[in-house]
Amino acid sequence: MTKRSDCPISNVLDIVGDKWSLLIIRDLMFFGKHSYSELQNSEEKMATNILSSRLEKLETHGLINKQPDKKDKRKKVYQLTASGIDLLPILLEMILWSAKHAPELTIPTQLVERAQSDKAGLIDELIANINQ
Amino acid sequence: MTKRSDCPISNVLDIVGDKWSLLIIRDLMFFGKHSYSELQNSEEKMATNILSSRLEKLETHGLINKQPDKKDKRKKVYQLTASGIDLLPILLEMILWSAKHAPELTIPTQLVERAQSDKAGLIDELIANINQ
DNA sequence: CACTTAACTTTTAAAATGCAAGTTAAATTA
DNA sequence: TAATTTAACTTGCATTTTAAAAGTTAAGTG
Repeated sequence: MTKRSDCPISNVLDIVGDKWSLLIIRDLMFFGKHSYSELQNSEEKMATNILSSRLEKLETHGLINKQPDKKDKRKKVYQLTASGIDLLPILLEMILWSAKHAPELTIPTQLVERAQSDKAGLIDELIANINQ
Repeated sequence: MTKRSDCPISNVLDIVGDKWSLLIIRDLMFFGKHSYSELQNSEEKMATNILSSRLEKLETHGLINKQPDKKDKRKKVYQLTASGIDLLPILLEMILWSAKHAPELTIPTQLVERAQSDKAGLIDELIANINQ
């Protein structure tokens, strides 16, 4: 999507403002997924052409990078960059919103409590475990 | 959009995961807009049918409410509900992400500094000024 | 060597979006 | 008070995006 305005919110939405991009970021961030097939197998089952185009867009915007897998030459390794990792607070706030306003969802209590009592510490801890 | 999974992030994206919904929320939250025509005149210029369908969806999900304007019977007043207001931390984190990663944008320095040094205080203050 | 896996691309139909114009009720202006 | 303007939409249609399914190519496995 081409830039619509100079608004910082609009700017983020131009990059990840769709139904899928942040789910890819989520999988890379929280679930240790790093390959195309792992991403494709997430619960929401995105179509492979959408996955492909979103990965390309995320890479173009510098949120992820793609490298050949050293062990299996068929594979590519997708990783969050520093700016991709910096989306974590946005995702955390989404989790907190759902924890408060979608009580029918079962969200790990420990995560929510930690996010409420020590957000900065939680973020540091999560970041330390990404891309390993 | 129908529910894709029990993931709290996916849940938020099912409701506001598009290019426009959070801009409507932004305008109601930060710019004191309350009517259809005010929303339509924002910098990003969304089409009126999209605005209409998004307002309907946001109302359906309880993020905004719509009331007749008491002074001008042609008008409707759109307001954030409590759960709509609770999207503020997500928007703030988007602003902070752009402040860090889109330096070509001019984002009010005071807002960014306040968000970094006293996020909770800033949020309280902003909330106090919504829907007035 | 046959089969499977990984990462895509292609095709086609369905859905969403964007643009322009039209509608209705209420307010304003001449 | 008649004509015009404003507000909040809706409608129609062309374009774009998405979804679903099938196909492709290179590489790994039994």
